[in-house]
Amino acid sequence: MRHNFKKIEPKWQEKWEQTGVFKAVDYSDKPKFYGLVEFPYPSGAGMHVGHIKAYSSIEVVARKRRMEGYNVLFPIGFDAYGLPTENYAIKTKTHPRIITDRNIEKFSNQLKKVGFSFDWDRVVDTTQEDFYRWTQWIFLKMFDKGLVYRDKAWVNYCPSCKVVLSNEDSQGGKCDICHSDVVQKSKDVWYLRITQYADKLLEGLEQVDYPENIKQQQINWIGKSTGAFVDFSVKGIEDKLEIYTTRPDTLFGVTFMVIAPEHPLIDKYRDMVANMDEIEAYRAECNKKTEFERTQLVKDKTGVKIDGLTAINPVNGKEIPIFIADYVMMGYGTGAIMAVPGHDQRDYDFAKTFGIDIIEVIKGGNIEECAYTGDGQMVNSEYLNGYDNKKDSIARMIEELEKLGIGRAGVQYKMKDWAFNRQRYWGEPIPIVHCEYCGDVGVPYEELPLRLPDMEDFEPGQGGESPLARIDSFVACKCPKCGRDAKRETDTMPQWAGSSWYYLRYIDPHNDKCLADMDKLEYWMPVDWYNGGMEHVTRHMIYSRFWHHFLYDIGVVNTPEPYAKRSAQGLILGPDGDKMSKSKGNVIDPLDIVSEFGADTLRTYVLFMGDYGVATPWNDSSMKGCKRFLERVAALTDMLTEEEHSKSFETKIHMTIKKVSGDIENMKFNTAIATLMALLNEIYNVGSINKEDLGIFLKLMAPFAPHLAEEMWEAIGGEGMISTAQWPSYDEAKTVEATIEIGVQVNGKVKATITIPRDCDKETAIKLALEEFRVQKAIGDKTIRKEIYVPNKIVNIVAK
RNA sequence: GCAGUUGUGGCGGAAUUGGCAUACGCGCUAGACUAAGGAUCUAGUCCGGGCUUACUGGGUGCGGGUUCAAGUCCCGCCAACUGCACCA
Repeated sequence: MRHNFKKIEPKWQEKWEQTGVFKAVDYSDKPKFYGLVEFPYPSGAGMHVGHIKAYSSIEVVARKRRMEGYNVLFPIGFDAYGLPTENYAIKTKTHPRIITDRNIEKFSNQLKKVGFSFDWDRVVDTTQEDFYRWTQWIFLKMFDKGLVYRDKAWVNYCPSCKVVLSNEDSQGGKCDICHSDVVQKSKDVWYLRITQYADKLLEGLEQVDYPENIKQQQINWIGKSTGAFVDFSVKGIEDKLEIYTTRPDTLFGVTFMVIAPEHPLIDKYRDMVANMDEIEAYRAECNKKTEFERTQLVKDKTGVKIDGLTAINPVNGKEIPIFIADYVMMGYGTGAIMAVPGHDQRDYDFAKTFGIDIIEVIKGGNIEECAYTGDGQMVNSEYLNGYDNKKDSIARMIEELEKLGIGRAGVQYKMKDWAFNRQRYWGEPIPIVHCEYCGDVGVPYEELPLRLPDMEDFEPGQGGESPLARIDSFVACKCPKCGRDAKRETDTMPQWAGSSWYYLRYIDPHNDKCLADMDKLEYWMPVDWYNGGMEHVTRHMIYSRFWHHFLYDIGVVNTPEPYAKRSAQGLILGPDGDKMSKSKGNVIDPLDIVSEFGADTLRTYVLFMGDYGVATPWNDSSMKGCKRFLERVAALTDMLTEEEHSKSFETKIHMTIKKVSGDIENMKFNTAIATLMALLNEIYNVGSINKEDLGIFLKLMAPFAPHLAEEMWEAIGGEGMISTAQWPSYDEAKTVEATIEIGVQVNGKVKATITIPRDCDKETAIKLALEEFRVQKAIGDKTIRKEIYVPNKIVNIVAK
């Protein structure tokens, strides 16, 4: 047979669709497997090779599971709300609904051409009413439970996209979508209290099977620290200046305080401040700096001493100056710090610049030169003297602070509450009504979905308000509580909303009573294996874990954690080794590969190209090598024999089954394919193969190259489709040859190889080793001191 | 700076977890078949020396160590990648 992919690929794709072999069955008696991939954003550019790689892993596992007798749920959908579509819609003056539908159709066709075994009956689209109805429902539930609040706040604002961004979406001070500089702007912001779930999100990590680096990233993102809040009094005023510190043990070393430039204390007592002009000038300078510049100036500490306000160190009564400096952020802790220059490098740099006292309170370093951040015994600290610093002093100090009523133990998180509203058209309307008398009132559940109104002109408003604000008929409404005239909220939800729970909807995609039926959830959840990109580890995954924990708490899902296991693929780089990008012109279009070399070639290559988790450059020649492999496989139908296989070939078959099966489970797809290639080479060496063995080979290959496997399976008269055939099993005893080759070392250097019966005794092995000419030569007239034999591994002769 | 990961042929990468380093693929070299080869097949390919099929030296980023035996374990460097970052 020739590898006629142009004929066989459409043929089998059609058969799979007609027979519905990939449809998941609710409540089947078989064991279940829920494999999930991150659903795509249906951009106009169509699919990227990165999508192929991201989906191929679970695709292979799902196909293997079906052959192993599992009832498999392997769904796909579209995360279709979002800015790129909206911006494109504005640019082309086409409604985003039209663009979205067009893109989804394009994506669906492309996905089908690659032969992914998705269950197409369960497709979800986050922009459809019957989906976003439940996104709004979850929001309202959170609102009811007090997890939603509105606040005026300085927010990250992208002047180009004209939207408020979450911290996650503005990392490094750049807009995640258009990469322009983010500015701070005062806005009405809807927040979700994700911080209330910080501890649950941390604890949940102990129950799931995520790679260590992913867990670590999430832990860092949540950024929990334990320490203490301490009140410093300020001379002449009532208000206390509250600080947060992780090092209450160093309180006696505090020689000054620093507060954030925008700290409210300054304005409240501006009459007492002698150098307000200087402070205002410094503030103006800070505002000009971009986030990037602020992080660049790590060494040269800048700041201004506040003339007229003096703080008092609560543990020893010493008067200490207060500064403002931009290295203290309003957004973390209390926006004020106690500075311990002896034991914190930033404080040290600052103290040196401004000539402030530096006191040693922990022995072990030389504070003449730099801050000592290590551990040691406490000194100059009255009742703490002699204690070990962290271990004992922290507890002792907190005890003291609590006794005096000037401090308390506390925790802080780097993670902030989730800014949840966008002033954009293409998103889920936030189902809230503003009533003059009742305040913010949730839209009644029975009125959901709150439909996104149709609109001709969906450009963002100039003042940064939502386009929906221009539709009077949408804004005007009655208060659901008191019935008086009220106004609707006009902001929409961020793109992360729909993706925070989409995996639940696959389980029951058409349910109009609830987001998913509990019995079905009980059957399918949790997701057994979720694959996606590293870039979603700290945002999408944390958001969706948060939502899931919430849904668990209100009793609508049956597991606290949504994803039992997570893995991540590495990028496919351009042939030049750089990240693929249109501007560099190094983008590979997967559909070009499908039409020129076939989907099976593409699928096999993206998994063969390297370690699945590591970024690997695309290589055309290497890809053609996979094509050659499939052609050589196709030719096997011309090498059929009636003869029984040899003993040694039988070993190779069993070895291959074991290796391929294990490698797929461990995501070592490259070596799984390499093993199949090696077995193919062996078949060519033998020159023929019988039907039964070829069947095994095809089954092992089927998850990678399913079209060719089906075609050949049919050609050799295999029963049914290979997609539903039984995965081959192996006999452990038959995976090893009766005789094996092992190396013989003399003083640790390999000198020869010998063939020994498997599991033979030491005596025999040593005897055979010593018969070798090269071994004898290497020993020469030296005396043998030791003979080491590790069964089936190695012989080492130690001679002196 | 902190956290995590990784350094192996000309290239992508293997190595059953301490036991024959370089599997598999690409590329390259030679040959075969061809009108032709950017197709296919055969052989070779870690580097060096050598009487080029029973020979020999070196070799997994660098320097030490443990061990009969180290790509793998330990200590100290160097480099790269990813994420976070004046986080108090």
